[in-house]
Amino acid sequence: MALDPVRTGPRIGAGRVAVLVPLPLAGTYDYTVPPGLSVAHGQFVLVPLGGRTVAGVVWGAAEDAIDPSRLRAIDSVLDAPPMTRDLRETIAWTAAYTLSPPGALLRMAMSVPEALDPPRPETAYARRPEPLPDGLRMTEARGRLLRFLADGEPKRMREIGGGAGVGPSVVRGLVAAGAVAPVSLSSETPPPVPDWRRRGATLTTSQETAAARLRALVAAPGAHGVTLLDGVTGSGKTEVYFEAIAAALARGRQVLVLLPEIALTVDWLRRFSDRFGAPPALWHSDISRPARRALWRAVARGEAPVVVGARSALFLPFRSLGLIVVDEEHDAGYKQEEGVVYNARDIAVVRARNAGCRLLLSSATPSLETVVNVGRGRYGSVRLAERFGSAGAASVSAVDMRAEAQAPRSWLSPSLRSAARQALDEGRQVLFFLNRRGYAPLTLCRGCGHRMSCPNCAAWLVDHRLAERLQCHHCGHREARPADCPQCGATDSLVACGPGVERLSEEAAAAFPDARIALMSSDTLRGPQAIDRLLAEIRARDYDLIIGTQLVAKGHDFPHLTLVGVIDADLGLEGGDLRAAERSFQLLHQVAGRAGRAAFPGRALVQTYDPDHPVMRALIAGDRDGFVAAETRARRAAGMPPFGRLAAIVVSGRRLEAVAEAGRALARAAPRQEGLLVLGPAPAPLALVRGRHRHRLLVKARSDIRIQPLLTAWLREAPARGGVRIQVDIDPYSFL
DNA sequence: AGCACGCCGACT
DNA sequence: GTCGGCGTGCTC
Repeated sequence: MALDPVRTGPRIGAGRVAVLVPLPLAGTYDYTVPPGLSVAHGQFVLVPLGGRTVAGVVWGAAEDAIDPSRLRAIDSVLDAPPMTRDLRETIAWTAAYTLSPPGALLRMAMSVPEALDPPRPETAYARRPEPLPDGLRMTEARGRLLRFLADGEPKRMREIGGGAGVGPSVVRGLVAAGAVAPVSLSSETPPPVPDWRRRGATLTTSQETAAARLRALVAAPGAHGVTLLDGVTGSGKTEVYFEAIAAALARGRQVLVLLPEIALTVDWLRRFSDRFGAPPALWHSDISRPARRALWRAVARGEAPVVVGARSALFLPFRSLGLIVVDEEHDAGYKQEEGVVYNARDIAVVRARNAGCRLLLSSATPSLETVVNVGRGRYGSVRLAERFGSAGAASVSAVDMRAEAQAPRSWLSPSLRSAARQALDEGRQVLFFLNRRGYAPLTLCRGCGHRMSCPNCAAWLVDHRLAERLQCHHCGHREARPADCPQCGATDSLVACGPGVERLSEEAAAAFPDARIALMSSDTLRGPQAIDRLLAEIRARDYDLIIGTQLVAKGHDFPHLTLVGVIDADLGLEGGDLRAAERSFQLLHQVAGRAGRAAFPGRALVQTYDPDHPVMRALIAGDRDGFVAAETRARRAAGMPPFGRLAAIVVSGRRLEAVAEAGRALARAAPRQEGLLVLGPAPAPLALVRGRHRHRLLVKARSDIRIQPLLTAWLREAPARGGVRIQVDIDPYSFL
């Protein structure tokens, strides 16, 4: 693979340098460069810190602010490719933007500490050339081992255990006897190389047009900038951006693909392997430590051509990025809410700019921010209008729940029931979508009105009948469902209120006793393989009726599905969240898009108590662009993002009074200036999480005001004390 | 993130 | 009389 030289800047052979260590410190620390050592910016070094030695990165010129007598010397330079300038700049930018300590970002980029250890050669064993030594005692086990090694390829002890069924003692015996030789094997086996020359799937004319444009964008030397790949559900966006990936690979560059939810990737990986003849490297929190180490190092050497990952893959040490793809760019899963609060989609823009490569944002329902950036000419756009395989868009209609006769504890309207009956009778599949896990969101005592709620959070416990537990969805607290009311002691008085998917499947089983029902929720499907298996069974028509949470919304193909019923379309609109309407539209539009692929027209019935709501009207009219335009006007009029800036400040702690006082102190010290508004403090909508009380302030600013310096100065004025923590969320997504 | 320092309850 | 709880503060 062609490599650009790593830009490290001049070597520094004496004096002092600033080193960033992967700890949440306010900035870099200065160290002296000892005689005989020379370092360059970006190099990984070991430095003394307190009583220990930590690995850090030479970040730049020394700050000179500290007394020379306190300086300590760099220990050594580590044998790893230096961190490229583009990643260092991305870390610095992100730290400044999110008001996080840069070391906290570096920690994400150094998430595999052992990757900096010297490579440990692995021992493998190979058969010595014939003939076998004289007087070798043959046994059953020795025979198996020799046959297993017959191809001459050295095998690791682990492979031998699995493949030949013999233990290490047999191997040792044959080594001692001279029939087998130990071989030192480099553990730096590069990941497989996808073959961009292979022919891809046959593309439709409009796909080919789009692919040609993307290829040209990626192939142009030094090309950078952002392009939206905007295609309706089922238009084959993935196959189109595969061609952009091929173009980047053809230039010898690395490619990063971000997916919002790595649990849903099995089908994606299969399609990638079909196109390129080899799987991509996969990066997410569940891969084993040795695999992480190997991949981190391969990425740093420039030997992992394509990496697919969750948002944390954005901070991998790519040597020569040629393309970043953010699939489902509107997805809220890109927003990291804990630790460093950032949106991977936005940071991808920065990384691509710093790396000088193209960024592709792909979505059937692009975020408002992205649409506005396209409208302003900041982003390019490639549109795929047609659905693949001549399937038309599903027709959406509202079921006005105010007019439907509704039995108690029933969530299927007569209209939806009869439509489902008809589809099932025609041998089609039906999907009921309800974005609520478990059996019921609330358990209530009929006697005294007591509500079963979490001891650590201001939230109801969700009844999970399959797990036979009440669960808190915010802290993971679980308890048995009590027989009697814990407050008044009444027997048999606890009742489930409201539906979850488990309860809906009960009603569906009673209404359609002949239908085979599949339940799809993160509680019933553990892991990508389980999801993939169930999807295959659904495609094979082992099920007639699918009941699912938002797990079903994302990108899966259900070829025999013709009817989608949205059980509670109003659910996502509760709570006054800035993006509630946008997110509801995106989710419901994606769900409705599951219906009617292949040759059959699809239909979606949307149960709502508010059929005149703009979201419902746009869904029914199939008017995505009109909805986005109206939403854009509303945001502009209100000065809300992307036409204004927003930051949330959450004050939290165990003692309510300390939290409230810290919030008031912040408000008193709030900056006062034209175009800037500070709201609060007020208890956060989720006022208690994991035993911590939470108060919130909201900062709203005109878009021409840089709020980070203001916030920094402000928070310095009112530091947190007494077990109170202050967390800043720039561009908040969740309003909880 | 570690690790030390520092001030108040149950043990040898 | 000490061991130890984890709150606060520092690390070039």
